[in-house]
Amino acid sequence: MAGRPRKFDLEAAYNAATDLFWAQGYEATSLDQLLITMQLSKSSFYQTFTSKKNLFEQCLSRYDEQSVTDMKNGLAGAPSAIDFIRTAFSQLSADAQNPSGRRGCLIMNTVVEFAQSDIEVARIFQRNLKATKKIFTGAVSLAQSSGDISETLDPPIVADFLVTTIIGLKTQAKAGISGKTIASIADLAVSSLIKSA
Amino acid sequence: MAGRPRKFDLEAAYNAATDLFWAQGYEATSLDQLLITMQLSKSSFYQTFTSKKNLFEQCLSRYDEQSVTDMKNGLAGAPSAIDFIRTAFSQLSADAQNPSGRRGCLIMNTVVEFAQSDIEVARIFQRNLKATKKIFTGAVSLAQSSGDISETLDPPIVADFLVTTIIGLKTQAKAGISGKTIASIADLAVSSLIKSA
DNA sequence: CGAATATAGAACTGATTAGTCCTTAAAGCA
DNA sequence: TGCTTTAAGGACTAATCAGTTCTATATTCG
Repeated sequence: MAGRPRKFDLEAAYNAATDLFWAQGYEATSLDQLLITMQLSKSSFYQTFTSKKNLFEQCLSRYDEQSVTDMKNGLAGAPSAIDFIRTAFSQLSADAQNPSGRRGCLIMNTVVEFAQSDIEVARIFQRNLKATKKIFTGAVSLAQSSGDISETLDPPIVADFLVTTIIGLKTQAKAGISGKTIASIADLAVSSLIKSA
Repeated sequence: MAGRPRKFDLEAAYNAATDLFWAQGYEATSLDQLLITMQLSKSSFYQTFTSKKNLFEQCLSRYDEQSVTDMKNGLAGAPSAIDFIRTAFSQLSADAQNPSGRRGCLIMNTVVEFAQSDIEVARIFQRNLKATKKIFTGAVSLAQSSGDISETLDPPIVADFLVTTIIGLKTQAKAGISGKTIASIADLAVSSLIKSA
């Protein structure tokens, strides 16, 4: 049946491609650059991934799934819901200190790059945004149960607000705003929701 | 001395180019598209603007100056500082309802497109961000004087926080989030700072 | 008139783009 | 041994890109 097995690591190839797209965007990443960092010949590339566009969409989907999984695990493994929220923000502050942390979010970057021109991209973004907000909504509800966030606030709205702040901070991190400034903004955003600072 | 005067409207040409860059980004905007929407021959284009890159940088600077001026006027003409802040957010909500309002901010888009690769772009963004935050810092101070925002909060931090929220909302608007959702997020963000809702 | 500048348009360059095709060799399984 | 698949590499296409050069015409001021 089967012929010669694939020699390269598919996972590693996807990760290398994702890193490149993440750092540079879709259009700014040339096929040649991809072949070099993925360590693939043109033949292998097209046989495996069909096209640059197709590879990109798969990278986007993988990134989407990975980030949602990471967040779920982060919430599940946190000491408390409010701790999960705080950690998410302090991670942003830490990320801003090194170049790879200033790449922003791949999906967010893609939305900005393709704006209204690509419906599929908008769809993926909406899906990721929805999943992210769902996780944060759950975290907010939990934090309300344990008395950390006022019961009078509506969890989905608070979740939307938190995600909005995260997006705003990630964008500013791309332009080189300091981790310290990010931390102080995050503190204000979180403390405004907290019962008894 | 002087020869034949310029036939086309320089201002209109800049505006047309800015609109195109704004909607599509720098790389995605081809010279041919620029010539068509600016209604210029290739000769006139290069004689006047030197290069695509140079035109773009001038568009960015003009946009920067214009947006800062608009904000200053907005604050000066507002009934009160808190009113200025509220209006800024309700404008975001209104913008999200039509396509041209979903283009985001040209400078923000450019930062995301060029990430770490272009120092000049990062410089312009930092300058615009600084000017914007300065205006909002002034507005927050005024709002504290008139008793709308708690005196215990630090104006520059609150300004940073407000700008962060605006950036986050503009990004989501690009992906098609509803004006209604934007309004509810904005309400929460502003009301969290307000004395006695 | 003449210098100076602007316009339009066509032809062209050189580089880069994504993607195809083909040949030769390697590696698995039946 | 055959069949199948992968791999590497080179040659090639067709399109697009920004930018240059040239000619011819138009318009202003001195």
